[in-house]
Amino acid sequence: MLEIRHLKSLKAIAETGKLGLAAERVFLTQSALSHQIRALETHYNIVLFKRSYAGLRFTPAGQRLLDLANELLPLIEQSERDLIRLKSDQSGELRIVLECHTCFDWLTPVMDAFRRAWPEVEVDLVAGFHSDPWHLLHAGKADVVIGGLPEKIKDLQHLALFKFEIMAVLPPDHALRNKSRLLAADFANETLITYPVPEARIDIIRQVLQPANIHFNRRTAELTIAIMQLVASRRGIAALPSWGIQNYVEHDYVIAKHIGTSGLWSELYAIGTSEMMVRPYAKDLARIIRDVCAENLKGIKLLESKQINL
Amino acid sequence: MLEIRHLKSLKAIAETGKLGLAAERVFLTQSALSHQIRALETHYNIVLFKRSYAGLRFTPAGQRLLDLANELLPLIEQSERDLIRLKSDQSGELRIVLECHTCFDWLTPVMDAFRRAWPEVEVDLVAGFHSDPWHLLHAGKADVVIGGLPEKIKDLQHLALFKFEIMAVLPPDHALRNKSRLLAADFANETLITYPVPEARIDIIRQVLQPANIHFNRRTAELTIAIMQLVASRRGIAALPSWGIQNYVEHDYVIAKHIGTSGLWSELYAIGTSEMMVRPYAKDLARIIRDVCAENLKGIKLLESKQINL
DNA sequence: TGTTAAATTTGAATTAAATTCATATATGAA
DNA sequence: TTCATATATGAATTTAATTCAAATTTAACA
Repeated sequence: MLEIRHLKSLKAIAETGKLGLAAERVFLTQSALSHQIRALETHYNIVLFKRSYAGLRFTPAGQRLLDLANELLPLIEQSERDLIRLKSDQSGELRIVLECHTCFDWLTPVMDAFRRAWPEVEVDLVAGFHSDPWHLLHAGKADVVIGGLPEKIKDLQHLALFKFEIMAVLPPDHALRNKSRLLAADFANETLITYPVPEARIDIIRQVLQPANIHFNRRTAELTIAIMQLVASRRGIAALPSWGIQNYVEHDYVIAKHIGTSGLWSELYAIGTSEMMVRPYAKDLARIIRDVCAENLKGIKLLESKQINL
Repeated sequence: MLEIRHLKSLKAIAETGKLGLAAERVFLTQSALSHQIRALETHYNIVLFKRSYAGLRFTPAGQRLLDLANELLPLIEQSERDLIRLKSDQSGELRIVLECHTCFDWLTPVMDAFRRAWPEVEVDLVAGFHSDPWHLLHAGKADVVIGGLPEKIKDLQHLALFKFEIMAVLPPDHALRNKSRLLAADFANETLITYPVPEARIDIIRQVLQPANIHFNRRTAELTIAIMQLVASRRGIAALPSWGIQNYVEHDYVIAKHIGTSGLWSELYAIGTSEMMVRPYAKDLARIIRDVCAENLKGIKLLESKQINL
């Protein structure tokens, strides 16, 4: 009766707190997940969640099954990796380049998990700034780029990771503080504080401001914390991933606003040459990134990818 | 893709060595199991078993998944018990009586497993010989009888355990050594060596010899080893569970024969008052017996019981 | 070297289970 | 009260698992 799929659902519910979001994460409808959980509750004749407007809260019984999920799922994944190893030698190397600045936030736990899963693979982070990271793949200087899809993906393959919302960050007393969302025009003549990368690589500029032909000033800073300080001291506004600014918003250091009518979302992929991306450990890097980020980053949405078959 | 049901199937295959027997054990057809395993192999693109006339042998990949099963299934069962505990206090006592002599062979590992699973339940074995063990239930002297179903099961409930074959045991040079199976007439004027219990409680007498009106002599011994010694030294023949005589047969100390045209099978149940048998820990005793015996006793067949819902 | 018995495999038909769709219901905030 | 945001429900549908009825495969044995 209890199946692994139930455990995965419980984990998704724990991560998102909401049935609807959890359903997205396991690629089911909200209704399907509701039926699934209900079936479990009926089978064991016990309530697993306290339902409320604000979402689901685990009861002790629900928590017990969640604990089981957290215990079992990693063991299962490790077994699946071992099956791959039994098929053939899986040693190799994996040089990762990050296209996105903020990705450094979660890369450390990802690399830790990866090293534990694939001790025989030599994994490295390619250091330094690169204006065209995808080019490093063809040049043989890197194996995987974590970032958006490049224009021309000749000879490259990608695995979908997740998407996240980029939100505008303002000082708490900014004139726009009462709007629920900022439109392109709201940025006119503002100072936009960004990482020091080309305009083409900054989503809000490429997708919002440039199409609307908005004039704005620009100022750069290397570190997220520096950008936040500049915003808080009213030197300008920024646009950053929702999960990177959470702490600052919670402490009323800055406020965050959606951008555009439906929000500005950015998608992340693991990109590499075809030869690299068929390797089980490269596919597993994508799976690990998805898992680690799903667990740690609030508000992200996993991109559909059928499933990553090692 | 991989589900707990697959792990249970793998465990059953490991225990029985044959797809057909494993299928019985998980209450599926042999075909269904074949499809199930094939689906796993296709999914992971790896061979899990070496098939042969003699049954299935695990490949390293199959073994890896079997290891996973052996790691996960106990954790799952423990979680299910914990769910019960969360519903209500489950302390109590459980006094077990054995109707069958040979059951002592496997009772120790069962009681160990039970104590681990239900530390708050006081479990005891009711000592001494009882000509009518079921009577102890109504008399309040015992909580569960492990044995066959009594004639009148007034106010009693039972949970099915398993059935096993009772085989005739002969000295290796016995005149009947070349028959593949013994019929009732073959016992005429032989000496039957049994445990010291009433004739009505001895299956071969009640079900085979008495109906055929065969005359035989009888001699008793307390211990299985004593019975085997008597058989080996040509003092008579015995009828014992197939799993209890394995060692002796393997060492050519005695030989074993099927009894009757389709074998003589005996069924075992856990029997108790209705109030007792609804308790989760009583139901779980039955589950534990089934599990432990399935794992350790060759040639038994689990009785259908839908499933034991704690 | 057939023959047979005891296995597993296969593919189509069937059955059962999971999922979706469309809608209802519940909850707390405004 | 109404609205926005959740979860629940039941019927229809889709998908997956299982059975049924052969077809193979394999090794032992005559």
